Parts: sequence; C-alpha cells; structure tokens
Amino acid sequence: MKNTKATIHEIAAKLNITASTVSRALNNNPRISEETKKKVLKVAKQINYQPNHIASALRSGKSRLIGVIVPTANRNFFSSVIRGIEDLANNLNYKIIISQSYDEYDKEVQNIEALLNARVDGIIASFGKMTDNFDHFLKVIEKGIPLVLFDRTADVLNVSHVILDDYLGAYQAVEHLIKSGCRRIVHFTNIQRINIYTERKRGYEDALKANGIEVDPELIVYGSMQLEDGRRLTEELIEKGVDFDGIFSSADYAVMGALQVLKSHGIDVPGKVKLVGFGNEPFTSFTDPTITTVDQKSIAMGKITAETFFEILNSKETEPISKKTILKPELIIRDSSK
Amino acid sequence: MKNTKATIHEIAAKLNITASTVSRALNNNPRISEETKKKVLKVAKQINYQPNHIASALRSGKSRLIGVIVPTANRNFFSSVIRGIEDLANNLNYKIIISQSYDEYDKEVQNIEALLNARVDGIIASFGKMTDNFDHFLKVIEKGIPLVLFDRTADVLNVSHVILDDYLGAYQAVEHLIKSGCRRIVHFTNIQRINIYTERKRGYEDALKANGIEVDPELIVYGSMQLEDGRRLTEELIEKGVDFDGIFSSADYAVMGALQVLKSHGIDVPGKVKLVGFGNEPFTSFTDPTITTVDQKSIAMGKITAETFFEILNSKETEPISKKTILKPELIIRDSSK
DNA sequence: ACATTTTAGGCAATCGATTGCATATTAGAG
DNA sequence: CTCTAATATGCAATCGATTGCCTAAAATGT
Repeated sequence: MKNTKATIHEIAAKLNITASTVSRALNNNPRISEETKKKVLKVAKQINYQPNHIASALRSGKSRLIGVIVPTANRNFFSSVIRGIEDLANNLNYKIIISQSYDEYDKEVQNIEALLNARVDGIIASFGKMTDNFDHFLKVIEKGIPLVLFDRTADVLNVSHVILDDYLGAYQAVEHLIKSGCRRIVHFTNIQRINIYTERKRGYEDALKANGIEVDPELIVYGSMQLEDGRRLTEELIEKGVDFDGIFSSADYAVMGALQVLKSHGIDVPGKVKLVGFGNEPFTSFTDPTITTVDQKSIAMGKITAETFFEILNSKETEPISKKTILKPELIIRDSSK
Repeated sequence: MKNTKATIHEIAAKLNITASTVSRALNNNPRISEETKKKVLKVAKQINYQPNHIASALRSGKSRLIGVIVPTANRNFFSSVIRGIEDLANNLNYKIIISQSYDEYDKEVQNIEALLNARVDGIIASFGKMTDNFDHFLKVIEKGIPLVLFDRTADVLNVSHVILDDYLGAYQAVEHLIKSGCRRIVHFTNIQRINIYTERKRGYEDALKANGIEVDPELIVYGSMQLEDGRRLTEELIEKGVDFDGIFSSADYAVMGALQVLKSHGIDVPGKVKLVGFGNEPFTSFTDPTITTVDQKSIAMGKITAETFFEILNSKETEPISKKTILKPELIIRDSSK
C-alpha cells in the first residue's frame, strides 16, 4: 500500500481530467457536473486523499489557524476560555494553536514570533504577569493581523478586548465582607501592575471609602498571588501583629494559602477572620470552610472573545473595528465569609 | 508604512540579486559571501521580513508542527506533560498544536483529521475515556506519521508510549491502606475500560489478595470519576449500608466527592474511613484532611514522551522504532489515610 | 438551419521558499 | 600566459491547491 502521495493530481491522472477540475469538484464548485464530482469523490476516498492544508494556505494566504496565547492552560479560568474559543473556531473550520507564556515575558515574545511565522490568521491573547512592554503586540497590529485580548489587557493598546469588571467584582466582594462585619480588611494584590490587579485594588479601596472605612496601607500587601505568597503574606501579618478581621485576595490560590496558615495558627475562619478570593477556581468549593470568591464568567468570556475575533476577521479591513466588552462578575458566597 | 509583502523576493529586488541568493543567505549557506549575507540580513530587518513558514513547509514537506491531543488541558497532569513536551519541542524549533478531545470520541477523530490536514510532522496523544476504537490512530500510523502515546494507551496499538505503572501505584496505595488498618476497602473505578483504570483495578485486587483479603465485588463501584461520581457512589454505599473502612479511588476528583459526602454524614476521615486518591492534583493538598494520593510523574512523562517522539521523528524511517517506557509512581501520604 | 447561451472543463499562473544544475568571475597551478 | 579549480550567484523547477480566463461542446432560441 504505497503512499504515492494522494494529491489532486493523483486523482486527476486516474480520471484523465485536470487538477483544476478535481479541485473544483472537491470544493463543490457548480461548474463541475455531478457525475464528475461523484467520480472524484470516489477516487479521493479510494486513494485516501487528504487535502494539503499547507498548499491551500499558501495559495490563499489564509492558514485557518488562530494563535491563542495564555499564561497557562492549567487554570480553570483559562482552559474554560480556551474551550469557548475552540468551540466556535472549530465550527467555522478554524484550528487553534495554544501557546503558553508561563507568565514569562520572553516566552510571550517568542510565542508571538512563532505564531507569526506559522502565519496564523489572527491572535487571541491574555498577557503574562510580567508583560509591561507591548512591542510584540504592536507588531501584530502593524501587520494588520486581527488581535483580540481577554482578561489581561492594557489600555495603551487600542485593541478589541473582553474583560471582566474587576473593579466591580472587588467592590462587591469587599462590600460583602463589610456587611458581614469586617472592618480591618487585608488586601492581597500582585506586585506587577496589570490591569486586573489595579482594578481590583481600586474596587477594594472604593468599597472601603464608600462605607466610611479608611484605607490603611498597612493592610495592602503584595506578592505573586500563588499559594506560597498567600502563606507568606499571612505569616508576616500575624508576625507583625497586624490587626485584621478579613482578607480580600485578588487570587484564589493566595487566599488558599492564607486559609492554611490561619488554620495552623488556630485562628477561626470565618469566626475571627473572613476570607474572599477571586477566580472561582474549582478547589475553592473543596476546602474547609469553602471559600467565597468572585466568578470570572470564563465561559461567556471565551464565547464573546471568539465572536469578537471572528467579527474582526470577517470585517474585510473596512475599518479596524475595536470592540470592548466588559462582563459582570458574580460573587459566589460560601462559608469562609459567613 | 505599507506591507508590500516582505518576501525574499522583496529583499532580492532591493539588492539586485535573486531570491535564491537571499534564501541561501538567510539560511547561512556557506556558498554565499559574508558580505552578501550581511546586506541581506540588514534589508530583512529593515523591511521587517518574516519567513513564511507555510511556503517552506510546502516545499520541504515538513511543517515543524506537532499535534498534541489530550482529553483536557485543564488538569494538572496533562498540562504538566504538555509543558514538558513544549519545552523540548520549542528548543528544537518545533511548535505544538494542542487539541482537546474533552473525552469525546468524535472530537478525537475530528482532531486527528484536522491535525492531519494541518500536515503536522507527528502526533502525541493521550486517549479520551470513550475511545475504544482506534481506526483514527491506525490511519496516522499507516500514513507513516510518527505517533507517541502517553498515559492512556491501548496495547492493541503497537506504538511507542510512555505510561505510568498504574498497577504498581494502585498496589502500593492499597497496601498502604491495609497497613493503616483497613480491611474493607472500596474501589472507585471508571466505567470505560481504559488501560489506566483496568491496571489500577488489577493493582487493587492483587494487593488485597496478597494480604489475605478477599476481593468483594460489592466494594468495587463504577462511575466517570468526576467529583459528582465520587459523591454519588459514596452516597449509594452509605444508603445501602455497605460496610467499609477505606476508599481507594482511581481519581482524585472522585475521592474529593467521597470526602465531602463522608464529612456531611459526620463520618470521620481518617478515623472511620481512610482515603487514597490517584493523580496528585494540587487541590488534594488543600483539603481538610489533606488527601493521600499517587503522583503520576507528569514532568518526567512529558520529558520522556517528547524525547521518544523526536527519537522516532529523527530515525529516518529505517525501522519503525517502538519504545515503551513505564514510569514508577510515587505514593504521597497525607492526612486522609493516617 | 444558424446564432447565441450555457455547461463543463482545460490552461497556466500564483502563493513564497528551496535546491539541483548551470554559469560567470576570480584565483591558483604549471 | 593558458588551464583547471574554487567561489559566488543565477535559473528554473518544485511543493499542492486555487482561480481568472479561455474554449469546446451541447442546449436553446427563432
């Protein structure tokens, strides 16, 4: 069973017609008679013909490939968004290439470069935490390649994006803590100043002010928002003897670390300290107590991101559409704040 | 700033040389003088030249793309493996296309088809749970496209693979429960009979027998191994009044469900019932009590899978190498079994 | 019966990079 | 001062699918 190649020329030769005809037949072009189409299809099946996507991509200039860059696919939020994108893309006969930046700037730049080389028809991305220079994204824009950002974006880039109302999410979370009786609320935020963290911080501050509570800089602490950071920050607060009765963390992993440390110190949650995280990672409903958190609407975000992307892709470059969508978060109240 | 195209012909025109020379210069071909190379490089930078990967892929017949199919990237295990593959691949200047099958058979078939169309140079895959027909993989093999499987495989396919010694992992887990005093150990296993689950079940049974405990079919229960399945199965056991003092689950999510239900019924873990999961998902160390589990060596698996893959890819079809690696699991003992 | 559409395909160029073979130029060899 | 060898490029075909333009043959009109 030799793989003689299986190209349209193969098929053409067997039927004594030309490759053009075969191509048209396979694409169901009306100029080809039904009879010929049938024959072509039959032979195609017979020799196990597989269209060479690369050849057609070269000819058409469209690869039907979309690059998706996320910090890591290993997070419920990102993988949900990816799924949303993938579903729509596949329906439209596009394939996605997922690249992970692992929150490293260099990797992100390399990924863009590689996707550009692969001649993707467009890019959908969420920044890594270290990204504070956007030249690589500007390059994408300059090349006229459709770009849509989600969740982690930057205002300096005037690009279509789909983000969460992080400010609102934080505001509601903090207000909830205040209503539950907290007065000295710690805020865990990220060292780097990405949009999502600055917005959450702003929401935290405004919610306090709106409720007549002064913002105490001592209560705002910085880390990378991993589990370990949450542990360390909490240990430090306890060591320093800082007085606090609530924690609003801008990430679930960090609040998990806080919970562990508080428990190990015999500090009752939610009795003494109430907790709220951000992200609605699945594990937040597995812990004891379960953790109150803010849901980021990942499914909707994926869907809308993809829709926005294809809208731009199909807009025929008339005008560079810039569409910004802001989703409303949802506070999921669980035991850690009751 | 018009994008006049930026091809090697562009560069050639500007320097009054031919595209062949430019191509050779860019590829650092010794036949081209240093002087010309410098000029070419300079102009390339100047017009922001980006090699067209698609064109070279068509010409060379090599896309430098590797398809990776996993059930879902949203699991620590799979994402770690992917990271391992990606690292090596990127070093070798290959790009990976991640496709998720979401454990759906049709999606898996479609993914294979799409990857084949995209003309990937090879495929690395882990089966979905529903996969019990392997025609789509056979097609890959017949086409002579390198294929390496990991974790979830099938013996009927004589393909290189990297798997975990699931039997051993299960054996050790169950032995550990027995040594901790359990006599009536429940086993959660998957409805579908994929290699990993049948092996774990075998390990469970053999460990019991080796310790003089009879295998009680009543204690072996079936589900899809999601959180909900664990909950349901545990509820059912309690309802039926089945007597048990330990659970060995072939998945962490399911054992988490069991933990929740046991706690809600006031059954002490590990006092009354001891638990062991499988997979070492991060959340198993977040729960209360923390959950004993079996680590699947995902990092090593990713690395070895990638190495095996490239070995095959570079083996010049001399002989279709078939290399099978079996990794040793590691039992991570935590509070749920103490 | 002759002119005009319509139908069904063929021809050849194209997409951009690569490469075997040929060639012009220069450099050494004798 | 010729002759061969090395050096640096050019030429043209190729990878496989697509498509604008052209043409032969059949169908329709009057």
